[in-house]
Amino acid sequence: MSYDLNKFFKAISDPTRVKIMELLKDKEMNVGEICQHFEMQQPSISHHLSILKNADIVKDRKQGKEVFYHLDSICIVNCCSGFQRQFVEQKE
Amino acid sequence: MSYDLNKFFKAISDPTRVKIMELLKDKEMNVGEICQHFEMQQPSISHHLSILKNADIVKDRKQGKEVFYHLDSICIVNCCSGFQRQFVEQKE
DNA sequence: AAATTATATAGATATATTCCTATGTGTATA
DNA sequence: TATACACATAGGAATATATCTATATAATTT
Repeated sequence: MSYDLNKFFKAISDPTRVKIMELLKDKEMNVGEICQHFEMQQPSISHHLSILKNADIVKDRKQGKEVFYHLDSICIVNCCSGFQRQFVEQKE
Repeated sequence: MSYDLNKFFKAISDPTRVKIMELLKDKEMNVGEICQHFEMQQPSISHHLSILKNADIVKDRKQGKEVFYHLDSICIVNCCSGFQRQFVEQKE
């Protein structure tokens, strides 16, 4: 699978979305739980989640009425190290 | 020295600026030379260069009338690998 | 000193982004 | 089946961003 780097970096260049990523670092959370960590309204959080999902940074899983989100660390590693390699020589 | 990750990722989430970075990958270039690789007007390129400079991604060097820009690969490595480490466990 | 050259800054406009409120959709429950 | 709940989508307003043209600045040349 191949990632859209521009989409990835646009996604992570917003503090709210980075904070969501931090929340999802160790455990999955549903939208309501995520919302509790912000002042923002739920639709705004849903919007940020859709941007993260569209950039392949998070995946979701439906369970009844709820939607659980979790980080896809493979995407993060792939995009960050890929971009880095694009500009910097590797030391062997 | 400490980098502003949000500023860094905002800077690299624009295709024009990434293309400028690619041009500066192996050699320094002055503004006029950089402009030749784009359809865009010179002030727009200057604007992009100032964003890259402000994010510490490029450094500049004045020589007479000209300003030469070059990549700061330390910044790139530091920000990319720093962000990655923030979210992904290292394998030892 | 005046003209030229290289780059930066200022101001305007079009588009993109972020947030809100209102409403739609799908699932569970009474 | 009607209602409630969890989340997503739509539409609008405020702000940010990218681009342009015009002009300022600073160094060089005539």
